[in-house]
Parts: sequence; C-alpha cells; structure tokens
Amino acid sequence: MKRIYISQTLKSTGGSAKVSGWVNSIRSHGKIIFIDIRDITGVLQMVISPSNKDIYEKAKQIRPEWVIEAAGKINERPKNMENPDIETGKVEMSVEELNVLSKAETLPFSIESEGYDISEEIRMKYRYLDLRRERLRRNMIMRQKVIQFIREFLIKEGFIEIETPILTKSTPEGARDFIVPSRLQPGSFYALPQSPQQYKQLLMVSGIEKYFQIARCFRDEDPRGDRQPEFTQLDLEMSFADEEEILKLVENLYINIIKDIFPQKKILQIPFPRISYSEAMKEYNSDKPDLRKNKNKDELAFAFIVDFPMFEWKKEENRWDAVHHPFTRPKTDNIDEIKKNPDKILAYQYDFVLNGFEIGGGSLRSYKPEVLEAVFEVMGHKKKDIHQKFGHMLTAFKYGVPPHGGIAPGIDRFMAILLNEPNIREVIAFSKTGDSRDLMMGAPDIVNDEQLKELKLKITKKKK
RNA sequence: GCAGCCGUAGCUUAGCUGGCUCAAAGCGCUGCCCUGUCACGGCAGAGAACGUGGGUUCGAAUCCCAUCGGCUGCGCCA
Repeated sequence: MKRIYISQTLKSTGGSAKVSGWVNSIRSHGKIIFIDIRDITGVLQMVISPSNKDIYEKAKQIRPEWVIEAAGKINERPKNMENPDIETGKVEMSVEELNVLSKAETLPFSIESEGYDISEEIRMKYRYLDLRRERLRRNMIMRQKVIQFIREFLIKEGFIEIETPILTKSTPEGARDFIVPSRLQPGSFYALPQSPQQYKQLLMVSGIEKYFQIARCFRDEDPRGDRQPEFTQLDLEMSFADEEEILKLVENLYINIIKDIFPQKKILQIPFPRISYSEAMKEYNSDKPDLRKNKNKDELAFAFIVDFPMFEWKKEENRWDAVHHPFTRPKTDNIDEIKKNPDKILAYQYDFVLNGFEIGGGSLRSYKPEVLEAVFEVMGHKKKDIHQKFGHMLTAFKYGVPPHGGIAPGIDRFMAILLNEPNIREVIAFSKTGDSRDLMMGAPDIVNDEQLKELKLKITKKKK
C-alpha cells in the first residue's frame, strides 16, 4: 500500500490507508492503546486493541518521537469521541500493520509547547528538533508561501530571476565584510556580498531590464533581535523606471501578499503613505515611524519614507558619507551644486517601513559617470581609489546604461512581523546567536594546519 | 568594543541575608496497574560535579574575582 499524508486520511474514511511519521504521543489504558502519529500535514489518532496480539505487543514498546509506519482502517469516530482540536479529529485508524522505522531517545526538550518556555540556547543547539515544533513548522511553511508568491508575482510582471555570486569583492563602503581567503591567489580574499547591489546594476547595463533575486546577504556586524549576520532580501532592480513606478510595484506586491496569505491582517492605509525624511524626523523623530494607532498585532501600517538626504557628516572620520550608498542618484545632476552644498542635496532614496521597522530600502541610481564621480569626490575618495574600487562600474556605464533603480525589502523581518514573532530567529530555519555562532554546527570553527598552509595563512593569536 | 539580565536533575524553576533544604517541585523518563483517551488517570522509582576555574571562610549553590555560554540594548549596521 502506498503511504498517504495524514491530512488525506479523512478522504479514506471507511477504507484502508497507510501513514508514516513520528509518534506524537501515547496514551495507554492497559488494554487499549492510543498512539498519535504526526507528519508534515498533521496528527492522526491510531487505536490498537489487544485483540491483535502481534500489533499490540509491538505497540507497547513504542515511545514518543519514534518513526513508524502504520496501516489499517480509517474509521469514523463514535460521535462523542471526536476531537475538534485536530484536523483529523473525526476519524481514527484501527491499526492492522505496524512497523518501527527508527527509534528515538528522549528528546532534550519538549516540542509540544510554543517553545517560549525553553532556553534559546538549547533550542538552537538542537534546532532540527526545535523545528518539529508546530510553531516553527508553521513559520517555515508561511515563509515559503510568501517567497513563492513573490516569485510568481514578479515573474508575471516580466521580471527575470538571476543568481549573483556569493564569492565576490570587498567593498570599502558600508558594513564590515565577511572575507574568504583565496587558495589560488594566496594573499587575496573574496568577500561575501552585503547585497547584490553592483551586480544588479550591471545587469541593467546588460539589458535585463527587470531583475529580481531572493538574495542571501552577509554583513559582519553585531546581530540584534531583528538582525542576523546573514539574511535574505528580495532584491530587485528595474530599468527606465522612476521612483513612482518602483514604489507602486512594491505596494501592489505587498498588498497582494497580505490579501492572499494573511487575510486576517488589516492594512491601515492604502495607498501606503509617503512621508519625506524631514517630515518623518520632525513629526515622529524617527525615519521608521510606527503609524499604528492601537499597536494591534493584526494591524499593518506600511509606509514609504522618501527624499532622504544624499550625504551625512561623519564626525569621527571628518568627512561626508552617503546616507544610503554612493550609487544613489542625487535629485540634481548639477555637479557644482553637489560638490558645493552636499548637505542640501536630497536623493531619490526611499525606505520601506512597517509597524516601526525598516523592512527595505532602495533608490534610483546614478547612471551618469560624472555624477557618480562627483559623489565619490564629496565622500573624500581620490580619483585613483575610485577607479580601483569602482572602475568596473564606471567603465560599464560608458557602454550604454539605462536609467535604473530598485529596492530590496528584507524577508526575515517582514515574516517576523507578520507571524507576530519577537525576533527574526524564529522565522529562520538555522539562525545564529548574538555572537554570530551556529550552536548546532559549532561554527565558526578552527581549520586544520593543512588548510591554512594551502591558503598561505598564519594564525598569530589563537583564542584559548 | 560597552552596559544590563541570566546559567541549579533531560526541560522549566525554587533555594541564593553562607551551616539544621549540598539540594526541592512540576513536567519528562523508567516500572507496575488501568479497554476510549486525546494535557488520560493511579502507584512506585531513577535522575544534579548547583556553567567552569580560583579565592574568602572552620564551612559556599548561596559572598568575591576571573572565565565560558545565552538574551536584550548601545556603538556598529553603505
């Protein structure tokens, strides 16, 4: 007999079925034994009576979380014995065949609860067990649904999904890079991408016009509840689009995600309010204001913060820096003006905000080489450095670059908000600690001397 | 890098103004009893270097120092 999902057993009522899964719980009454079996789709009550001696003796040995398969009749339960709490509560399996596929030791913690009552340290160490928990399983499935929806939506809009390299080049601006030593070029290093920013802009030069990617990004900064060293964002870029077109697309996408996947949530304002940066700072003293009135969990207050300043003064470094990044297009292409009054220059830059969290940011990009160079100059880069670090961009822009822009909404934070989770670790299958460790894998870890030798690396100071 | 909180059976916690509770409880686990439960029930039992190292003291889970680990926030996060 072919194994079916537990959720399908309802359709087999009156007939026979075979299911496989984990033992969710056992209730033994001396003679009659109830075993709840669990698979990805749900839980089913199995009944074992002493009349079938072989099965009964086998069932007595079974313990929670063992992996078993069972076949038998799917019967309607007697009327007063239905369980409205589970999907298959109207039926049960009368077991006629029972096999143990794999035994299990007692789990290090209970997976019946939501998990709030168990320390995160131990949950992360045994994350594969933690993921058996209903709450985590739901989070993974909902996350996948959202990503699937995004894919289908954008592809319908004419976007092309393209993978960009994970091994790439360190960029001097922005967050600290994770670096990867090169074996074939000893002394040189790759960097993991903080975002596919430059690649996606170069794809615009390639004529892709509408690109997207569910992109993993890496930043070697200290994590927070809403920040991980590696995270996922919906990275997208469009040619010939203005700010309005990009924001409308995102607005439309997110309205439909909510409608389709989270119908119980209420979007407070449609269209999403557009608030200028200066207005937001004046009115809310924040560039990611929480616009909900009642702070209700089912309320969603989306907003776009627009018209960010192009530059900010960095006191410690005594120089101007890009608020967003140097590729952002200033609202003027008057080179003299940019160089003379950096503080007065606004940018085509926008943040995407939800319930007081920044869930994305984007901009139109500078596509005129002279504007890009002026921006770098304001930021204190020497011509020579500009060409060393960004020469490929400037060169590319010489060969016919369309005006372009994009946005990159984060997936993790968005999911945490929608699923009412207190931090993004709960929506990431294998997340890292506040110290960027992976407690389950034991990463990061030392490498052996042979590996170091190949890379021509020497560790001068070892942590004890 | 800085600050705060936390670390006692498998899990969650009590004890922590030092000795008579250097260990207790609930859940889980093991065994026995129980034919309809679904947080099954009943009885019995096993299970703890009190994160680690050092110090103070006649005596430390309890006080001090260091260290390791977890969480939160600041710095940082183009």
